[in-house]
Amino acid sequence: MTMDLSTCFVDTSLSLFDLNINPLMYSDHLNSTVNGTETSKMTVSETQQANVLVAELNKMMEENKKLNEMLMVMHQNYNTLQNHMMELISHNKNADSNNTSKWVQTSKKRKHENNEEEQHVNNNTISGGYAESSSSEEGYSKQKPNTSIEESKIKISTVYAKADPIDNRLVVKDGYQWRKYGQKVTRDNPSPRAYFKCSFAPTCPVKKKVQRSVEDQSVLVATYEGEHNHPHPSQTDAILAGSNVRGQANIGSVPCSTSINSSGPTITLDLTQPGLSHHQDIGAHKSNSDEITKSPVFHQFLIEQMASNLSKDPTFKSALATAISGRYFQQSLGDKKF
DNA sequence: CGACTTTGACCAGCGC
DNA sequence: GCGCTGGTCAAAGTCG
Repeated sequence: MTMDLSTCFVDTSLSLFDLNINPLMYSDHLNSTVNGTETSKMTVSETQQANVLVAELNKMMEENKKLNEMLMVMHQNYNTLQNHMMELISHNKNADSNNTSKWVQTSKKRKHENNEEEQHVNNNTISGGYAESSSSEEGYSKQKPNTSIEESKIKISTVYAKADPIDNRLVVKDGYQWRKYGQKVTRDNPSPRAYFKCSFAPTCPVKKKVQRSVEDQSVLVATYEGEHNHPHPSQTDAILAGSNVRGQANIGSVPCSTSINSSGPTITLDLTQPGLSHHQDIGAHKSNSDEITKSPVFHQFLIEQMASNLSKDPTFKSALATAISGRYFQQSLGDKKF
């Protein structure tokens, strides 16, 4: 997939022109009003008022300049974040293509198991402490072999996780809740194999086997069987938490948060959310994130968030008020001329 | 007291 | 049919 940065670019520039203010014209007009022929007709108090207005204009210009700088910083942060996301996606893409060759056939049939172990050893390399392979096994069922199409499509995936060799617990933290229902010492591995069932949902059919690697005791091999029929626990938490959190917004499925800090307002794409981070479905999410950033909803969201943050900024409010009053002042002066 | 873990017993598939 | 093995069950134990 390709992430077209240009399509994600949101023009946040806020020039004086956008505010319907022409500072030069406005300034010239004021200068001519103060210094020109009309000066002789002005009273002292009017001159003072004009000076105050000029000072306010300068202040407004400075604030507009600051606003532009803030928007520049925001835009830079946005681009930096996008580049970072691109790097992560391309990295995962490479890892994904490597893992494609790691999809293995597993079976409870013992005659196939040796092959499975060999494939694991030969094909899977542990990088970064975490790797995964998976497959949809055909004809997998101990009790009723080749009798059910559904059973034949049970998804098998293998996850490798780094673990402390001293730590005897066969625990692979994946966010789900597991209940251990058995432990066995297998023939070809001195380390015991632990059997887990997903306990988050009573009807969830997913099982997990965890065993230390024969070659490297510091590596835990977790084999998942089946697919969860419920959302990820952390995802459920996020749903329960809702979008009432101040300073955060969740329009549709766009995982974003916004904030204003000393360096200016920033918009944060929360890539840590499970929906976007789970590497197992990274392929789907890559296209999702692409669609999200290209979607009009996303652009609308960004615009709304920027507007929201700017409206919360008292500096911006005062600048806007000054600009509007200046506009009216300019218009009224023009009306007097004609 | 409920949830979870431990562990020995049991079951079923496979090879001989 | 028998033994071996992996997978599952369930009672007992443990923990918060």
